[in-house]
Amino acid sequence: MTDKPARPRKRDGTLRDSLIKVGITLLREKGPDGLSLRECAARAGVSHAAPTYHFKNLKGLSTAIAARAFSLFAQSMETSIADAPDTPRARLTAICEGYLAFAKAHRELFLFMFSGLDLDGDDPEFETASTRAYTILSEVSEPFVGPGDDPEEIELLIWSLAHGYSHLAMINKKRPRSKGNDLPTLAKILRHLELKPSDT
Amino acid sequence: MTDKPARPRKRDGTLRDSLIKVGITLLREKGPDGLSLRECAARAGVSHAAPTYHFKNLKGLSTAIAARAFSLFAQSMETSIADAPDTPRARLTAICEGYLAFAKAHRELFLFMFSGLDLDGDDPEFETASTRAYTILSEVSEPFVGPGDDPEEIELLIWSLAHGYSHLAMINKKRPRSKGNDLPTLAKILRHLELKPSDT
DNA sequence: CTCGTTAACTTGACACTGTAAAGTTAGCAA
DNA sequence: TTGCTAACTTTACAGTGTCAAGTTAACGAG
Repeated sequence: MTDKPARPRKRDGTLRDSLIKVGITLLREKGPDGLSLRECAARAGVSHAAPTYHFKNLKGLSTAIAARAFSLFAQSMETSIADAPDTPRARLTAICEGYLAFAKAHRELFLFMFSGLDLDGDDPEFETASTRAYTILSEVSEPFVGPGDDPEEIELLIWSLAHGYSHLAMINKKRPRSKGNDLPTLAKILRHLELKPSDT
Repeated sequence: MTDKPARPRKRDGTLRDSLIKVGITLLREKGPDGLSLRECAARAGVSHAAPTYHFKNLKGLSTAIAARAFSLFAQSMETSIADAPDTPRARLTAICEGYLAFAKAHRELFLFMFSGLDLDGDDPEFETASTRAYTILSEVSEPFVGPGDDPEEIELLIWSLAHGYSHLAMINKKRPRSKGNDLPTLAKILRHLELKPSDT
């Protein structure tokens, strides 16, 4: 998949992007250790060293993939918000659901971007994508910040809860859970939060 | 470090344990991708294939390390609880602090055990260690479960918050944060939880 | 139309990795 | 002493990241 010409690619300027896509599918297929410059190259139909021209490092490719992941991540939260009623509380649960939805839809990618392996934090694409995600969270939590409150406290509360729930859900593939025995939903858990305005 | 005899080791039955320890220091030194069967072997002073006798796989070694990590993790929460006043709320904040304390003290190990790379979930050591950790959480959150409540809902709320906060803290080594500008503390965030009994 | 330059690769090499198979050796029971 | 088995070692092979050097396509200048 994802090889458009089937003919030997000739400097059409799409290789970098193809490599990222191939890398993502590779990650999805073979897990966090399945990413490899050489196999990306092979699947993209180029020589084994071609990726190093575009990314220099495995770290470079990893960073590019993480950037793409953060972009999808932000996008997931944005569409969740767009579909929600325009009340603070509804928007709050919406981004949390968007957070979780992304994790479920792209488990390997989610684990990868939050795996703590060292990426090039100075990469501009990565920077803007992750900042975008954080900005969404910050805006949504803003109405819950009281007059004397530290905004970061509220942000971190919400972020921690959404992240913790999603991350734990992705890690525990175990635990049998026969039907009618599902994990408590994120929406239920969110109800325990004591937050300021219009809790509808 | 961690090589006791300096003489060539001769079937003294301690190799397996040494390899786990070396593996952990390797993880700490070189990050999540720094773990390698061959370097573990080299540092333990044995041939490169010796580890596969004890662990069979890299996955086997990884599982053994994760098991050790979960054991330390449970231990951290247990000592935190032991030092806390015997009220439900105090015990609650205690395990959360224990959770975070472990993450801070063993960042690489913490990220490793929650990295989502596939381990041998059927390994008995791993099973008991992780179950032990979960049991602690379950017991501490039990007093907050009301008569009609789902216990798992409360457990998951607390677990998510503690995990999310700790995990995010380990991942964001960035963000400048000059002094007086620290992240809100976990204790502050925990105050926003609306939970049943004696909130002292 | 040719020339030179440069971006976008390819080729080749090296050290390192996991893993499997076969060989060796230490210690112990009979 | 013999024989058996646990705990290794040796050898081998395919796959990996990374570097250095070679090649080729495209394109603007002359």
